[in-house]
Amino acid sequence: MNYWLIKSEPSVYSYDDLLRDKKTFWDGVRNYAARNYLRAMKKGDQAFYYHSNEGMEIVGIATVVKEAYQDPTTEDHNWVVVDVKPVKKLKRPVTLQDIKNEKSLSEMELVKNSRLSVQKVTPVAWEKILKMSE
DNA sequence: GCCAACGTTGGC
DNA sequence: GCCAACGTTGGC
Repeated sequence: MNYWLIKSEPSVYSYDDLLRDKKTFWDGVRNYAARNYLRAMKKGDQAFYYHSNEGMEIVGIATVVKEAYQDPTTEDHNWVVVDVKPVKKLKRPVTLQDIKNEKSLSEMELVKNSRLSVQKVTPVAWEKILKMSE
């Protein structure tokens, strides 16, 4: 199983929106690196749900329920989406600042390449952030 | 709202 | 195939 981090601006689609909808397809990825990650996602993989711009924090966990398929919002075959559903909201959101303050997480793509909208998270970082959310 | 960082595009 | 110009993202 792999771990990921997916970003969304809460004003566009927040974690609460996902909780309300129960499931969504993750669209809007128009970056090749992020696209490749989407394609690598397997059913059952888990992903941190990160709010960019507003909040700037990981607020919840989502899981992949359907692997990459053609993005229904475009004819362009370069782009794919995955279906995700919520797992649970974190007890305490983990902010970007928290992550930056944590030395062992300084290698995260979230810190190093803040613009990438889909990122891979190592199992070690995953556990660490879970702990920080308690 | 600004601007740094990054990715993409297109002229050569 | 290089690289300058441009557009977009996202932290501050």
